[in-house]
Order: sequence, then structure tokens, then C-alpha cells
Amino acid sequence: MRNVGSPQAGPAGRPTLEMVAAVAGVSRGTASRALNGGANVSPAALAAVRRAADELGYRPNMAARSLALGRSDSVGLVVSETDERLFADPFFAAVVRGVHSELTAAGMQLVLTFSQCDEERAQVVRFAVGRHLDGVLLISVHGDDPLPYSLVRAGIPVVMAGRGTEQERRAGVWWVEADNAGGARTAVQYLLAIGRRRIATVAGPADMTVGRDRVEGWRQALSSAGLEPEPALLRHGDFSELSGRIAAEALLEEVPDVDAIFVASDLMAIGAMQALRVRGRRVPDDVAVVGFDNAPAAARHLPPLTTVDQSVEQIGRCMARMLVHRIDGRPVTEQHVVLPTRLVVRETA
Amino acid sequence: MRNVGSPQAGPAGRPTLEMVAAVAGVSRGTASRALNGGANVSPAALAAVRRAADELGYRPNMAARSLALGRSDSVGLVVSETDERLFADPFFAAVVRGVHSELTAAGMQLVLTFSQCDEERAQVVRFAVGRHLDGVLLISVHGDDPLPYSLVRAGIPVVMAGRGTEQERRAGVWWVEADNAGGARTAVQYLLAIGRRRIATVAGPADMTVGRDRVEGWRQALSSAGLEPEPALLRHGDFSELSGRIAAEALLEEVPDVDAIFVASDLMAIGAMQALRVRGRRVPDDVAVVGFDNAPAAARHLPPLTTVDQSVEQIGRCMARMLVHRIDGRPVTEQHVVLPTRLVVRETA
DNA sequence: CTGTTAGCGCATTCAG
DNA sequence: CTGAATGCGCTAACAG
Repeated sequence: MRNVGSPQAGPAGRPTLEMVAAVAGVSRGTASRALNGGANVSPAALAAVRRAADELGYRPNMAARSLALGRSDSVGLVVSETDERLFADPFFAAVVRGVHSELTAAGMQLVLTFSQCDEERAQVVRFAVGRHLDGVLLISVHGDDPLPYSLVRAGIPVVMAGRGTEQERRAGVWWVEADNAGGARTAVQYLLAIGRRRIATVAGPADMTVGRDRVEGWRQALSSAGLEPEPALLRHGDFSELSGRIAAEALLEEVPDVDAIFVASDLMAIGAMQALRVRGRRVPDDVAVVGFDNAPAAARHLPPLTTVDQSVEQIGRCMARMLVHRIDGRPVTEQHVVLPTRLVVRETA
Repeated sequence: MRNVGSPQAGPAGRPTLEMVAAVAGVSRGTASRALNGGANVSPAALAAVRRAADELGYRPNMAARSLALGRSDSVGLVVSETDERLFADPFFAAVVRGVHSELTAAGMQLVLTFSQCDEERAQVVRFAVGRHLDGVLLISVHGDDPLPYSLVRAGIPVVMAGRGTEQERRAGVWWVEADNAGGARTAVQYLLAIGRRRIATVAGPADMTVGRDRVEGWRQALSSAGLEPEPALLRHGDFSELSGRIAAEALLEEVPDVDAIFVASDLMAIGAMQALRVRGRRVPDDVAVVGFDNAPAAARHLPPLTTVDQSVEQIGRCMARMLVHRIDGRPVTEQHVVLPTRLVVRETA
């Protein structure tokens, strides 16, 4: 009663290479050659095969090709984050856009996966090593996530967004990151240049390198200017708008005389500005604000948000390109790239 | 013996079922049975196989299984929309969440794909019929999109979000939609009940059933109340925030005495309220506003937005469930389901 | 309960 | 240039 794995699964039994060859009057071998590049095939045979394939509406069975070739032409993008945040944060949107466009150009498919719990993490590994995935792109990796390491150990090429640990580097994990510390430094230096002195920061999660690096930049800029990066001036959020608001509120409570905030993401910056407005602080007159990301919302905000631009789409594009090269065994100059950032001055600072 | 025949497969050769069987001292057949449910296998053999698989770190090759079984255990979610909008609109986030959770429960993988241009559309079909996909979920389908039809014609099970055409229904396309007309009607009736008389609407795209159905609900409610659904009261947007603002601006220009707007999405409603604020109209005192979706942003907005709730996550979950049932050949009671909506009254109306 | 056999559809040797 | 043969790793049907 149940439809078991019968050969004729589809309603009409899909055309196979064998049929195409038969119609074209050649052997399976030449048909195959004709369909893939057509090297070593006579023009006549090539035309015949192409016509036959077209007539029959032939589509190669990827599973079979996968089995024969040992590759699936698809790569996974795994997001170690709740899907809620994935969609809320424009950062991901841009990365996905970059990845997708680069992958499409290379004729590969994007398989999106979330891995929030350990169960899902295990499933990702299972799926990837089952040869369903030729490689994996990792996004939003937190410090203690074993995924990069276990994937590489299983022989899967991995490129992640953001710097990894030394262990991961040695294991062969590749990555691309923005110059987070540099960007943060530039932002804070700018704040100093326009005369601010009590410069706080709302940072990202402490268990992510992006989070820590931007704090480091803030710290450096302050120290270089002979200022003390007091602990009270440092707050952590999780990159969400709400967390930015909460952090800023706490900050204003404890450090009322703050005159500038460097916020580690535009979304959090927008949240922080809500807190400022509620407290009656004018931006930038009383408190200057600089964000990070140059998200679309930053430009749209009223007033337009000064921010550190990291070309996120580039990051995605770069990750995808590196992975594809690695899969194809093509030479790769750098296995760990750092993309530049630049300050975009608008009205909030 | 060119291949590395050692049981301990290094980075090159992954352990195969054959090796597991060898180590366990049984045949490939029993090893296979043991690993899939273990029916008709002696306890001793079962244990031996399991231990061997565990020791070798065996992972079944999905391509091979796919080829043998005729299914890939993965389904595609194709979004006929720019990735920009995909991520901007919380609607998609919720659908993806629902789909993903249901799929994970069924042990299937989600393959995300965009199909913005014809080239990508063709690629989706190619990919799906290549047996890489057991079925396809369609989101944000516009009126003239040939994708659902061509997929079904190619023998791929398809479930889409939103009602399809009569042709698609006959072809065997399934779908799940919210009660859009009903929800719109309820919203407008509520507006009438609180005394509004010049009730405009900012609708969705005219080439989408969701867009048209919500207009229809608005129309019905007005007519039933003996009011005329004047063309000047109807504006179209594309569900984006910006389009909502533009539509509302044009509306206020032409119909200055409007006292309520039913907006076909929360995002557009938020845009519309920006326009109202700029024009100095108070909400809800001068103009009442009702949105659609009950997006997170609706509740967060100041003032909180009255809206029509459609449990979007449910839609995704339902779509996925229907597709999985169909793939498994399990009985399905309904091929076209309509999910209820309900009005959530907050402060804007 | 088990080992054996026969494909699944394709790319790729090897002879001609 | 081409056809025939081989194998990718797995499942299912068929005998024991």
C-alpha cells in the first residue's frame, strides 16, 4: 500500500541518461560526455544527444552524480543563533545575500540550517559528512561552539564569519572577519576628536570575538588618549535592539555624565537612542552615538546614525568564494582574511 | 586494492556500510537492517553492528541512500522575492521558523532558495527534479509566477503560502492561507463600530491573492455598512515600510478627511503612521490605524498597533506538515487550508 | 533471522 | 572519437 522505493517514483518515470542515449542513438558514455562539456565528442553526436535530452526533458539525477563524483555541489550555511535573531538583524541578511550570489555564480546550492541546540548541531555534522554538503559556512559562532572543530575533523571544509580560536586555526578552519578593533578605534578616536571625554561603549556578547574585538578597539583609543576605560563605561548586549536599550538605560543610571556612546551594532545603537530619548538626552548635543555595521536602518533613522561601515555583503561573498576555491582544490592565497572598515559620519556624532 | 582498505578510514576514505559489516562480522544486508530500525535482526547481530558503526564513526552516505530510495529527505523553501525583503519582513521569519521546526521534527532538511529572476527559477526546477528535493514550499508567489505549475508538472509535490489559481489547484498544487478577507472585514467592521466613516486602505500588491483578498474584505465591510469603497480610498503598496509611508502620503493628499486606515501589513502600517505624524495627524484621535500580521514590531510600536493576527508560524508549520505527509504518502484530509485570523485591539484604533 | 543478488543513475576508466 | 564495462554506497527483494 505504501509507495516504497520503486524505480518509477515519479508519475511518469523521469528520463534517465540511458534513455537519452537510446533516443540519440549513442551509448551512455558518449551521452554523458556530450552533456558535460562535450569534449571528445563528434559534432553530430553532440547535437543528437542535446536534442534528445531536450526532447525528453532530461534532468541529471543529482544523487547519482553525487555518488559517482563524490560531491554534491551544495554547501551549508549554518547559523548558530535563533532564527528570530537571524531575521531581525540585517547583518545576516547581507551575509546571506553575498553568499547566495557568489554560490549561484559557481553553480552551487545553498542549504540553510540552524543549530541552536546540541541536537541540531549533531544533525548538521551528520548531514554534512553524509556527503550531502561539500563544505560549510558558519555564522555567528559563539566561543564555546564545538561545531567548527568537529566539522573540520570530519573532513568538511569550513569557512566561518569572525575569527576563530587558535585551536580552530590549527585544525584548518578558515575565516573572514572585519577589522573590528580597527573600526572601533576609529570610531572612538573620532568621538575624541569632536571633544567627547566620557565615552562609554555598549558591546556585543563577551563570548564572541566580534564582541571582544570591538571592546578592545574602544579600550585602545581611550588609553592612547590618556583616558581610563573604566568598567562602569562598559556594558554588554546581545546585538538586539532591546538589549541596546537596556544597556544604555543602565549606563545612564550609573554614569549620568556620559557624553558619547560607541555601540557595537546599529540595531543596539537604535535601542540605545530610544533610552536616551526617554531620559531626555539630546543626540548628539548631549550624547553622541556611533554604531557599527552601517545597516540600512542606520541611514533611515532620525537623526541618521553615524556608524562604522563593514561591507557585510563582502564578507558573505568572500566566505563563499574561499569555500568554493577550497572545494575545487584551487589555490587560495589567504585562509584568514580581514576586511577593512570605515567610518561613516552622519548626524549623531 | 587501490583504495585505502584499512578499517580506520583517515581523512580520505570514510567508513562505508561494507566496513561496518566486516567489523561486525555480518553481511552488508544485516548491517543495513540493523542500522535502520533493526527489524528482523538478532539482538546479538544488532549489538555488534551498532558497536562497529560507533567505533568506526560510520555515517551513511546520503547520496547513495538517496539513489537507492529515490528520496533525499530534504525539501526546498523557495522565496520568490528579493532576499532584501525576505529578511526585512517579519512575516518570512515566522514562516521559516514554523517550517524549520516542523521539518526538523520529521528528520528532513530545509534547503533555502531564492528565485528572483527567470534564470534562478529555472535552476530551482532543475535542482528539484534532479531528485535533490522531495518537495517544495513556495512563499510570496506573485500572480504570474509559473513556478508552482512547472514544479507540479515535473512531479514535485508543492505546497505554497497563499491561495493559488484555479489552474494550479487542478494541477495539484496545495496551499495554506490565512482568512485574509475575513480578517480584513473584521478590522474594518471594528473601525466602523468605533464610529469611523472615511475608512481608507493601504493594500498589498495587486498581483498577489493576499493583496486582493484583504482589499475584498475592506470592500465588503464598507458595502455592508452602506458605504462606498471609493477608488480614491484604495492605495497599493508592496508590503514594505517605505511603500506604506508613500501610500499614506498620497492618500492624505487626495483624501484629507480620512479618519481611519486599514493597512494590509504591520510594516506598511508603521510606514503609514510615519506619514501621519509628519502631517500632524494624531493616532488614533484624528486617524485610526489597523495593521495586519501581528508582527513583533506592532506590539513594540508607540503607540502599540491594533492589528489582525494571523499566526504566521502556524502557516509555516502547517505547510511543512502537509508537504511531509504528502511525500510520505500519508493521508491528508485537506489540500487547501484556511487558517483563522483574529483582531488584536491595542491603542491605534 | 541471514547472506546473496540486483539495481538506483551517473562518470569514467579501458579497449577498440 | 566511441561503446562496453566498472564502481560509487546503499536498500530491498530473494532465497536459504
